[in-house]
Amino acid sequence: MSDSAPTPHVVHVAVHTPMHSTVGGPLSYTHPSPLPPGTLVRVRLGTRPLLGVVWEAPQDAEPVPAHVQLRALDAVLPLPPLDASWLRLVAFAARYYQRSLGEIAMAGLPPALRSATPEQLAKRLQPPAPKKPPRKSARAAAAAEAAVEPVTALPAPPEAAVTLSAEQRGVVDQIAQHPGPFLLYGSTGSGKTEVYLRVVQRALEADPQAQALVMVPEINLTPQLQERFATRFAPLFGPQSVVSMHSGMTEVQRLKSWLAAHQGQARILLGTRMAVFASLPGLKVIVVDEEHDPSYKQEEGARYSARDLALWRGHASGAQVLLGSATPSLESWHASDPAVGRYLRLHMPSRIGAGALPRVRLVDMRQQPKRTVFAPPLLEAITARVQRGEQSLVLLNRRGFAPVLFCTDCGWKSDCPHCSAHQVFHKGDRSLRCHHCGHSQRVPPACPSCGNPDILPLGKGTEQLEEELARLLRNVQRPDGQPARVGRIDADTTRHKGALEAQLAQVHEGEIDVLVGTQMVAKGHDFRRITLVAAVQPDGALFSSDFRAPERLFCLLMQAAGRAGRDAGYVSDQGSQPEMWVQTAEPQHSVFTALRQHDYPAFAARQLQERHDAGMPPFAFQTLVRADAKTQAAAQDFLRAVSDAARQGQLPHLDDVFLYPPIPMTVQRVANVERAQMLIEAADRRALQRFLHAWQPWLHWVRSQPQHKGVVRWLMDVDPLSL
DNA sequence: AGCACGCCGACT
DNA sequence: GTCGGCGTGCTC
Repeated sequence: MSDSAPTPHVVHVAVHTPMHSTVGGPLSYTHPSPLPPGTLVRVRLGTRPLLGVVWEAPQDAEPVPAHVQLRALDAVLPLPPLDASWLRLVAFAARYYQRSLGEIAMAGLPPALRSATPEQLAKRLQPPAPKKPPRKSARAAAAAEAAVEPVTALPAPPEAAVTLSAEQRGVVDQIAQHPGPFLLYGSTGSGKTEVYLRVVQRALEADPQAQALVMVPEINLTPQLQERFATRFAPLFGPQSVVSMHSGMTEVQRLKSWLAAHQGQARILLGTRMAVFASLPGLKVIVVDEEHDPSYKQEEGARYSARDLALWRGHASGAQVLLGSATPSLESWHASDPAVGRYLRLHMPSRIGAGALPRVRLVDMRQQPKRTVFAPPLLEAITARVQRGEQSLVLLNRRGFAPVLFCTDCGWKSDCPHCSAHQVFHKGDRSLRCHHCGHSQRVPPACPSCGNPDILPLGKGTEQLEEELARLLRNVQRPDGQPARVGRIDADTTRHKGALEAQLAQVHEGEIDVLVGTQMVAKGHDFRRITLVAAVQPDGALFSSDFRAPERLFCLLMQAAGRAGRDAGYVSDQGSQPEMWVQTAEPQHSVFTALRQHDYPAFAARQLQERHDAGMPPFAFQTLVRADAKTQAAAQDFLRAVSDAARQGQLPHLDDVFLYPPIPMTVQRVANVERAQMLIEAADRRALQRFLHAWQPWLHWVRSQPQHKGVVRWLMDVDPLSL
């Protein structure tokens, strides 16, 4: 500070710095006047400009080192400050997931705020409301809608077009009478969305300031939902009342949605997991659709669970939380067990207008010749459907043509030079691609090791399945005399913007008879004319070391089964029964026996019993500590050193947690970095949290020791979804 | 995490 | 002769 102005105020600012750095906490800046917590500001850190959020002075903060000269804030953004409940949410999430405040805060703010100038922001804001603070005034908010472009102009829906079934009405009534949280357990096609709409509508009509947050797991699911919510609510609450938020939107669109929510103009926010951190001052209802979906867990950067945070946020801000699923996570199923009673379980068993659940047919692959891809009865069933003009869906969770190329002479395999993983063979562009680091090269004409020109694909991916099916069905004709058409949808065919929509439209128009796809197809859309779904190689999940693999497989198969025969009218016209086919060498496995009965509760009960007996989640709580280093030894040495530090440092709750020894990660090396991890487990969540909190400084300390120079970074994954 | 500063190999 | 590789160290 060069001038002799009165002593400026010190403000604490959360900026995007990582926990493991020496600047992990809020940083101190000066400003001529005090600023309330939640104020958005721009600061400089070193040479670069950053967006920051003013925070209260942290109680346990180490004082700023004496040699640091405080700098002044660059700018204060002309926006209402984030409210106390948002600040509490961010503080909780940062503490719980062991991340810096700024990292979590930035996950909830639109990136465009970083670069928008005050003038640009002012333009995007509502016209100045001279009399009252804008957020207090519904009139001003309404007037401001003119400043935002309309999303879609929609005709009013026919009044009372939708009547609730008795089942739906019962559920809606229960939600009206209880505080929640709720687990809405309803099979595919039971009309859960209509329940969401009613619950949201009731809350918004009861209070003109009320807002609702509706979350879906995947970007591709938001347009459908946006359409449905906008059609219903634009006539009731205005054309700008429904906005979306997900990573597929442009920065400007996201900024618009965020501002509309922050200022209370948007009444309903639809979005993916990032939306859980949106600023919603009037939040009264949170819906988490498909709550079991692993996409709610962010798996890099700030590793938070949007579903779990939704529950915390609802509790902390007095908003009702409604989780919905046809195959709930075992965590939620357990929490809604009447004997546990943390959530209220609501059941909707009927499939409204969706026809019967498909018949499940298991093919025992032990009875088939080795290397059989399509068992003859399955192929016959698909053929018959093509000939009747019906569609089939074939699921395989492996992209590419083959997971690896292999030399029959010397045993060479197409390993990635930077990772401990195979490069996948993509026949379409004749490339070998590493799905971990992205390294890509052309397929060599002969074995790079011995020169043998016979290098063979090993195993099958979606690309090969598509090719083989086309060959197997080449003489099969549709009712119109055209040859059978086979198509494929996976991450490779949908890389370009709009490609997924275009391909889905093709399927809907009946241009494709047999669709091959990864699980992205099993989620997404309704396919009205699909009467057969087949999982051709699901067994991998049964032998996985990941204890959640059977749960995920069951969900996927149930979801896929729900795709078959949703259009009851279509199915009955043709007189063909929808079927779900599963090819497996373990037909007696409980995953499949439960699937056959469409019996989620039986499957869940059995899994929960196993988890209970083995002391696994939801009966235990876990955290992974991961270290990345130049060598595997350095990564493991670091993890051993921090374990020793925990034991010698007499950390609180040391006796309540179990520290497993470090092990290499399944994919040990990615992009030339070696990775190791260590599992921490405890029967009590609070004990684990307190332990981790006390441990954190020790990880910093060990990392700073010269013998651990080789460690590139360490991180924690609280409540990991895969081990 | 960025980003600068700093000290050693193949290009206009 | 410079462009640029990424190793160390600092940022309120």
